[in-house]
Formats: sequence, structure tokens, C-alpha cells
Amino acid sequence: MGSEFLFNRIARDTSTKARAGRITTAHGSFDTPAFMPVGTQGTVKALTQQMLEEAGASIILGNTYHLYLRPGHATINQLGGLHRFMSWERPILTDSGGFQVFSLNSLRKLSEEGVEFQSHIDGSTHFLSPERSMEIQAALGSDIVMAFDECTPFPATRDEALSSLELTQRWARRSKQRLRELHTDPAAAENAGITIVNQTQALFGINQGSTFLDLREQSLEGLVEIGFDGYAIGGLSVGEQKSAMFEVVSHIAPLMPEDRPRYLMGVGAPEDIVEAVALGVDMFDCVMPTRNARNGQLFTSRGKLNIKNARYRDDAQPIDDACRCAVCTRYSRAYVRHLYMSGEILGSVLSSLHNVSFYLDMMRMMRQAITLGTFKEISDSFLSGLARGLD
RNA sequence: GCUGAGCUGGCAGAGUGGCAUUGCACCUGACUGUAGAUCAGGCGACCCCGAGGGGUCAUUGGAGGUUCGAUUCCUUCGCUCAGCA
Repeated sequence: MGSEFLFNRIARDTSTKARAGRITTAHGSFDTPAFMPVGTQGTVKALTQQMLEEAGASIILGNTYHLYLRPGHATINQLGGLHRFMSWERPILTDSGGFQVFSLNSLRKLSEEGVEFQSHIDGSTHFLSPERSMEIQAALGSDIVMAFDECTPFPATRDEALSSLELTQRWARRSKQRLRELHTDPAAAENAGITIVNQTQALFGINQGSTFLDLREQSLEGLVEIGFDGYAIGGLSVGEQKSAMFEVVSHIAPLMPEDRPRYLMGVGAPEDIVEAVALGVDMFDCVMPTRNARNGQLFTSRGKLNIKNARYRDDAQPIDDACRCAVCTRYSRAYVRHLYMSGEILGSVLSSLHNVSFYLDMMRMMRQAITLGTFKEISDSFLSGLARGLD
């Protein structure tokens, strides 16, 4: 594993820690800093794969937990893996199920071995472990596999954070061992009932430690010792203050191996992503553009806008006149609002397309600025635009 | 014309002597590795302030009555619907 997974650094900003690069996988390459739209159940909600391609999505997320429960990883494996199943030939990263261990905590029982949990769909009992998560992700054939971790709940005492990160550490080692085994020992895959559909799956380890900076360092050292293709910062945006989140990112990101991708999991709002790019983060994912779109909240270069507000009833302007996405070049705010007020599906479709396009354009803008050496000016101006508001 | 059933917020629809319930619609807000096309709050008028609330008045088709107190009971008028002439 990892033989065809590459991270090439292309440019580095001099006034910040921002960096631009290119990641190569078995399903092609994508440029960083990158935003990965979240497609939990084999679909980025409300968008077709063609829309995603046209909006410029170069990698998307899938989820181990959800796809394991439905339709089942064996089914997807038999159909040729997740790429073929959902007809998406660009890279895919799969989350390990670790986040569901956190968000579905009322339905689970945690042990050293793994997590016993009840399906949120039908209440049936299942067991997820590092080994099981690797089997599922191998069956799905994603290009980037995430180690099975425990997303430490917030708030956590220092002792809780420590024992949580140590568990994540042991699970990280087991994840690596099992994924390697599945890839190098044909009998192992066969015994697990799966076919290896992607020979070059990269594996990322996940940094934990809550808001304790020394624990974050301890976690990172342990992960680097095991050795991963990339490193993720997990356990943030789980209820802590934003200042605490950036304290962690600004401390730990620069300590992460320079020659490996750095991935900040679950973040975030546009301004959060810009700030994290400036701290040297390469990859992001977040449900915000898609979930908020379905709930009528749209992102613009002048801050966010709730399209359901009465003030947009007669507004002939595009959602964002600075946006050149397929929605903004064709439809008015009044029309999109009408779709929402009427409960029409197209409202969610157009809003999701706009929000995802907005995020992807923002990433493109930052990549270009880093390469041209203008990141500081461009990002400052972008942030002040967001803060200016629509009035 | 007779008989019966009704009339409650923008709409629908509970309540049957003591704070007018709920849904829809409408108005806001929230959402960060998706148990979420979800959730939360507001929704008669006017006034006050320390911005958290506080106060006054009105209100269940109209008018009257009984009662400490009426959406609820009584009288009457109006309107709607159904059946019968």
C-alpha cells in the first residue's frame, strides 16, 4: 500500500504556513488545499456525480459506518467497489466510522477490542473494530482509508483525553496492520469475504488529544512512529470554542510531517478553512455546504444568506453576484426562495450546487494565490468580504 | 318555512364554567470527519425598561342575560351546512 500514493509539494506561501500540492491516487490526482464534499451514503446529498464533476470536485468522502449498514460493504464489493457502484471515477476518501462512535454514543458500547453498537436504522446489533473498519474500507476500495479512531467527546478531562488518544493510538496500529494484511495476503482478504478492488489504498492516522496541546503532540508522535501516508487532526469542531480549535490547529499542524498531507477533519465554515490553510492544512471535509444548503442557508462572498427570508421574495439578483457557478449564472434569489417555500426538491439541488461550488471555488482561489505568492492579500480580502455582510 | 348540526387566530381544528390546545401557513435563528430536505424560537394590539423581561388592553359570529368569573350556560339576531317541505 502507498506505492502509488504521492504527495508533491508545489508551492509554499512565505508570509503564512500555507502550502499547495498535488496528491496522486489510483483514481487520479487532486490539488491541495482541497475540500472534499461529504457523500456519506454514496451520494453527496442532492447532487448528481455529473454536477459534482462540473463544479470541480476532485475528491469526495464516503462513510464506512453507513455503507456497511446499507447496502452492505459486501454488496458494494461484489459490484466492483464504491467507485464503480456510484459511478465516480475520481478519488474517494472513506471515513472509518470513528465519528459515528462519537455521534451515536447513546447507541454504543466501547471496549478495547472495538465498538458494539445498535444500528440507527433498525436497532440491530453490530460490532466495529479497527480490523472490521479496514475490511469494510478495503471492500469499498476507497483511495484514502482513515484509521479507526475514537473521536474524543468534548469536554474531556485530561485523563479522559489521554486514555482516549491512547486507545486511538492502539487502534491506529491495528488499523495499519490489518489493512496491510488484507493487501499483501490473499488468504486474509478471502477469509474476510472481500475482493481487493483498489491495490493502492493510502492510510491516514488521526490525531486526538482534545484541547490539550501536549497530548496532541504525544498523539502525533505515536502516529508518526507507526507511519502513515497522511495525518489527520480529529476531535475538533465537537463543541469547543473556536479559539480553542485554532489553538490546537496552529500548534499541531506545523509539527505534522511536512512531506505528508495534513487533513483537518470536519472543518468547516469558509473562514475556518481559510484560516486553517494559512496554518498549513491541506485537506478538509465538512457537511456544512450541503446540509446548510438543504436548510436554506447559502454561502456568498459577502457572508451567509438565508434564502427563505422574506426579503428575497422579489430579489432578481443571483445568490452571489461574484459567483460564476451554474446556479448563480442562471437563477435568481427570488426563484430559489420560491422553490424552498414550495417545498420543491430543486431548491435543495440548486442550493447544494451553489454551496459546493462556492467552497470549491474558494479552494481554487487559495491554491492559485499560494502558487502566485499572493495568499496573504487574497485571503485577507476574502475574509473581509465574508465579514462585510450583504447589506 | 320546519327540523337538526354548526360558527374558535391567515387556514384547519380541539376545548365545554377558571392560563384558548395542536397542526399547517407565515416570520426569524441554528447547523462544522451527515441518525438532519432537520431542529429551535416567534406569530392579537399598544406601552415600558436595566435587553432579561415587565405592564396595560382586547379576544372564541353580533347584541344582551345568568355568574365572583362565560369560548363554555340562557335569550335573541345573523350566517353556514344537511335533511324535509
